Amino acid sequence: MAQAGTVDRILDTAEVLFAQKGFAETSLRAITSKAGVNLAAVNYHFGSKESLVQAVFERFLTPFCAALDAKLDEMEASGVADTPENILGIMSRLVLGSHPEDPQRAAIFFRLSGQAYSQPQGHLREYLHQQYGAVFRRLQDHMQRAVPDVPPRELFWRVQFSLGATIFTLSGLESLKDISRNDFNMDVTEADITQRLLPFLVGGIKAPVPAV
Amino acid sequence: MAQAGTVDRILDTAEVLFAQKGFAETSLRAITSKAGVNLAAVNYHFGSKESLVQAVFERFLTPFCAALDAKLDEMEASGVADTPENILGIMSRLVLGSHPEDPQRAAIFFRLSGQAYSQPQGHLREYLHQQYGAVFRRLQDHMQRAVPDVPPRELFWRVQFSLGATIFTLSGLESLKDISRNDFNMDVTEADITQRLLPFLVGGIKAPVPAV
DNA sequence: GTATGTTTGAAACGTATGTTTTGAACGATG
DNA sequence: CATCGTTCAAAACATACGTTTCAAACATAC
Repeated sequence: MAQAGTVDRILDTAEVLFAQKGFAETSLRAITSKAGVNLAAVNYHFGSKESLVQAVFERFLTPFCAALDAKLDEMEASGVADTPENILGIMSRLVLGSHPEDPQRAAIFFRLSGQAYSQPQGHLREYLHQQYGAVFRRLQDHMQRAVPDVPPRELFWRVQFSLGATIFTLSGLESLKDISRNDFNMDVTEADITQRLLPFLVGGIKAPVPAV
Repeated sequence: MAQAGTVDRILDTAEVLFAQKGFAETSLRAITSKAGVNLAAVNYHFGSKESLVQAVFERFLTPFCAALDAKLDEMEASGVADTPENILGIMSRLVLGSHPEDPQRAAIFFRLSGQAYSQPQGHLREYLHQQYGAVFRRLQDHMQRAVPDVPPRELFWRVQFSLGATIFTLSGLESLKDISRNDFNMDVTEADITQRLLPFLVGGIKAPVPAV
């Protein structure tokens, strides 16, 4: 990343700043000055700030979803049974291991996702769902086979709940780290959290469906 | 709310707009013009925009936490057993029933909470934790008594996960409603979600703790 | 009724933002 | 070498923002 092209320098910097401060709170000047490029470069290469936001997400999610697709192929080919543990394990290993050279990258990923999801008017959320909905549905299908007793529409919501617990927790990890350090004298890492998260999610997804 | 004082008109309007569009994306001019008050009124009555944000949260959370405290008193007095179902039930009834005259109010509550939590630098998050941490700890103590087999530090995270699943889902309910309508031809309400959410959270909180 | 403290109204201030413009520098192509 | 499309740099542009100012309106107490 030392002397990458202007476009990549912008994306690298924007990614970090967006995750740190949010979209609206990050000015193009902050990005370009930190990236060492001219202010006009953003509008020249991306057209607008909003397009830059989308570009940041695409650069993140496209390889991630491709890797997830590959892992699911692999899983189907190897004939491993669909269980919540397996499916969620694939996801967590993918997130935590996708950039081993840069452990902070996973944190950025979640903070960005949290930003996108909490973005109120939600145009980014819809864009992501439309762009990457296929992988999401595939994941959901596998999960359905893992817990056939849970009705599909019930499972849809449980997957959403899982997404929420994950993104929400890991996107606000900085504050939570402090709290847990104060209240429990306990230092935690992303890997610790996911290790604790998995049983929670499995328990929730497998929970008995209450009679209507 | 027809002819309330300036302060309340500002709070009412800011609350809705903050929930709809976020803090940074909502200008004081948007608030004051929609509220029918002068632009300077915000700085006059609240000092700054940031103080207005805090005031909006205080008006929301102070009565809510007081009500929650009262419900917990009531629960302790009546000698009802501490179970995850009971504790979460109290919370959900409190949220959904706190403003029966205005059902949208619960949605606003969650969207605001989501905004506060996903606020990157998290100064609001810390403020809320510091301001209302006591009630939170009390809730956590009850939950601990409900699931004594879960170690406290493990439970801390499970409560966070639960918070995440709840706030995340209900704060982005608009988009999710559309998706669920398209994919499942299913209309949902806040009450539907909480009804589905409770078993999920209970399952997660009661999940077996994996051996280290 | 006058005086005092509080609230409102309209306008302006200073600043930061996203975007556009204009030309120069560069690199490949003919 | 000239030319053309691409990239970069500096400056300016227009606008929107939070905040401040100051006088008018208002209410309240003496």
